[in-house]
Amino acid sequence: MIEITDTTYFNIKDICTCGQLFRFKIEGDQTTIYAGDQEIVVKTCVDSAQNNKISYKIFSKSDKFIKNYFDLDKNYAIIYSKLSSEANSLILKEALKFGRGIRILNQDPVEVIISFIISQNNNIPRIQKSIEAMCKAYGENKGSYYAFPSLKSLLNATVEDFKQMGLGYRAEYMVEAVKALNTNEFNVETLKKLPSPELKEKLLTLKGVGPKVADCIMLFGFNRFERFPADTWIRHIYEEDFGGSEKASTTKVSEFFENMFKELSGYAQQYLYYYKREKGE
DNA sequence: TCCCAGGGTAGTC
DNA sequence: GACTACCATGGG
Repeated sequence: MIEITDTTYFNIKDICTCGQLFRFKIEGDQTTIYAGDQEIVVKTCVDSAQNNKISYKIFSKSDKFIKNYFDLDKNYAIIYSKLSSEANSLILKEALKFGRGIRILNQDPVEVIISFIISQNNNIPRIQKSIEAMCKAYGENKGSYYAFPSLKSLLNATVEDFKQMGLGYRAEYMVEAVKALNTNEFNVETLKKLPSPELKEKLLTLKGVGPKVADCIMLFGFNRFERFPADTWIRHIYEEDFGGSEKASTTKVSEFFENMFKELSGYAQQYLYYYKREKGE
């Protein structure tokens, strides 16, 4: 068990709902996250004797796993203050205030790839439903939950199987992608060592992975924080808050923000995305 | 009924 | 490179 007493840059709702993660449930003061074949339980504690100070108790297979998953050794005070001092737009200032508790998780790369192939032109509740159906059908039964399916087990699924899980036209992409991911070409340890441009090029060869999904995979699965995924919400920000053109390509929108935020692009993207989607402004 | 969602593919020019 | 039709499906 790990206890988080300084919650300046740790808020479990922010972490779960900022768009990086699909397998979680928030039930009152207890949040459960499923990551790979693990279950992580986060209990929110409120100390009424100390001005309702909030702390968290986190339970999972090991403290080491928890530490790595939540990236607890990363100093968010530095990231946050750098972005704050560089914030030349009103929306970024508001977004930083709104999503202060966001942390980018260390997720399993393959789980991120599979999940974000489903995410294209889709809404989050439906994405979650499809992923849960896949886990139930092809993931190991762990008693109270199902593990995320292994790449080998997913080889058993047909286009029709995936369609039944609500993947729609993405079912065909998934069958192709799973096949490719099972080859040596996509050995994860090798991918981790690739420079970002090469990694992106490789990811783009997967069926159903375009520039936006590739950037999400790189940011959430491979710690490439210089990436700024441009989805529809980021497009809204680009057009409404930065005067960008609606005709700009996804790559162009990403590059616009990546030039602005450099090695902190991924963090900035999360604050902005979360704020825009939650506030709808 | 139309519009939208953490968009991408394939075809055309 | 840019533009376009098309792709399932549930929610507002």
